[in-house]
Amino acid sequence: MKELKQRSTCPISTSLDVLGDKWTLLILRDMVFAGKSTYGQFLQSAEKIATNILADRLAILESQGIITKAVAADKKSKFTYRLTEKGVDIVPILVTLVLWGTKYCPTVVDPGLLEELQGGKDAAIEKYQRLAREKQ
Amino acid sequence: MKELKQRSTCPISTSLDVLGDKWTLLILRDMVFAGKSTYGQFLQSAEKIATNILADRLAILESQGIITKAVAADKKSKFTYRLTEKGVDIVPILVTLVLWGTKYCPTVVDPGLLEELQGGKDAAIEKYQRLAREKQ
DNA sequence: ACAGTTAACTTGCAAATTGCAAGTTAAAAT
DNA sequence: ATTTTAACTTGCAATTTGCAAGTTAACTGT
Repeated sequence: MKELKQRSTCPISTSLDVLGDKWTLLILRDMVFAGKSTYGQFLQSAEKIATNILADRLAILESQGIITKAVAADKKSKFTYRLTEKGVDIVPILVTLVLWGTKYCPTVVDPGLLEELQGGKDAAIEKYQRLAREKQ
Repeated sequence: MKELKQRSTCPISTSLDVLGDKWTLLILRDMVFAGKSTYGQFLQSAEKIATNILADRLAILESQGIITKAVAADKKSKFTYRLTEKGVDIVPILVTLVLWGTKYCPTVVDPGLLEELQGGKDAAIEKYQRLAREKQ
């Protein structure tokens, strides 16, 4: 029941009310580009998110209808997080951030993603959106 | 001389090291869509950014080469902030955020921007990029 | 020339958020 | 029956944010 306050009616401001921090989009990145889906997998990423922050952000993302939480197929004590359609529609934001980051900052892009981006931005967006939908 | 620490070599993470907060992209929004360019104009926006936060973010944006600061044409005590090419390349991120926000959240879009978006995402991006470049 | 105003910050401090380490709980594996 | 795995929760110090007030320099009007 995490509810956020809306600072204004501006769509950019309202988007940032949910996504505007250093961690939320990294969790979604892990889901979209690395196919991650569990709490433990998110903890393993290079940026080393703290456990309390991760739990907090997952709860917000779920309450905002961006991801769903379900018991995993193999274990009852394990949960699987997946993107909703609202979450799949964040893929364009992620791809746009990749393009800006690679153009202006010293970064290392995953070879697979780099190859996808050769085929153009829109093609890459569609590919990762389709991939995320298939995992539903 | 604000220097940020880079959490990883991932382009999304590195982009968020600079842009990942609730205020930075709102300042850029004001420059791109409202044509704002001064400290006083940024303070007037609906979200009511605090003066110290605004000064801090402007300094970071300048040190990161996203905006430039110059004495205004009319007054010596007034400064004009403008986008660099690195800043102009943030327009796609802003437009993508507008599209997601309008699709999934209760927001009100500026009529002018809405009209531009009718012509397609890419056309809107190009228009606002051109507009920002012209102000140089 | 002087007094008030405008513009851009800066400072101090309380409140909120983040980050780290350790602890808890339940289910699964050994 | 004991250990391990997975997902959190808790406590607390450190950092960041938000608010109000203060400062500085340049302009504006009289």
